[in-house]
Amino acid sequence: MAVIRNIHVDLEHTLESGQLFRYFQKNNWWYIQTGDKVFKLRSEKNLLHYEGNIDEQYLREFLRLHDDVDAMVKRHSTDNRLKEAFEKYRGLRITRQDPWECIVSFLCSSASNIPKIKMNVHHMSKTYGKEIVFDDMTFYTFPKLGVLNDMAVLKEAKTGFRAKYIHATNKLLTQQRIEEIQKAPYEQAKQFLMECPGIGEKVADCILLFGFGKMEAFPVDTWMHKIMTQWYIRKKKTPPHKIAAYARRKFGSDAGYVQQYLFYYSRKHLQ
DNA sequence: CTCCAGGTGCTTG
DNA sequence: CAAGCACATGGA
Repeated sequence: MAVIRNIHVDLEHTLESGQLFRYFQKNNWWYIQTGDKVFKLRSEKNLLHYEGNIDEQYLREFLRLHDDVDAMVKRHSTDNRLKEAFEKYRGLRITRQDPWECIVSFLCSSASNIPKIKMNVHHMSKTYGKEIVFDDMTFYTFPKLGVLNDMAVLKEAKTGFRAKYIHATNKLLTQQRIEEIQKAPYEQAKQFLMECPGIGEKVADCILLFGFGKMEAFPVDTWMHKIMTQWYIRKKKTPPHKIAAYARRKFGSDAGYVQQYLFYYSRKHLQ
């Protein structure tokens, strides 16, 4: 077992805030999977314990420990409601996940819910993934790009009308294209992603934020729409892309974090 | 049984 | 442009 010192992370807020879908809690540990990684984390005071097929550098990138969240909170200290969300969920981190798993996960997300998305990605992993035994439990890696090419299996995973999107995106994308998206600036990366069927503006923003580390992404779903039209924009019928554009102007490269804290706050406190 | 869920794509005014 | 609707499916 290994440890990172002098860092405060709230794993519950981080994992339960709808960023990723393969994790569970057991014996005071949070078990997490993304791509072909399997590891467990435990946070106590300012220590972060970890174990699995990762090293410290990977974990620092996964939890984006290089981001100065305290400085970001200070930048918005005059925004009382935002300040409340930041304080309430201190320690919530944006995660940096496997891009392809992130793409498929959020392709599954449209008009769905978190428990069901979990079920979808678990099923795909169990069908196609490589087995890994860790702590006497069996885990499965996420199927690599190109593998999800059987409509029948995608249907079995209960992805419903999203099956055709996963199938087509799996066929369209290449590893090279994924690297191009990584290198491209936010706007162009978003355009590239939206060439894939099933990836609209909201899903693209989730993928850019959690899979590619583009921090100005600001996904606007029903919950974000609710809180943004309640707190910042009067007009209830403002379309999602206008809310997202407003937020990127207002929050800049903090937009991604602001979104995640507001999303979590909205789900916990708004109707 | 009806309604909704981290939307998207397509068709109409 | 904006508005309406189908799309699968599990859970409340």
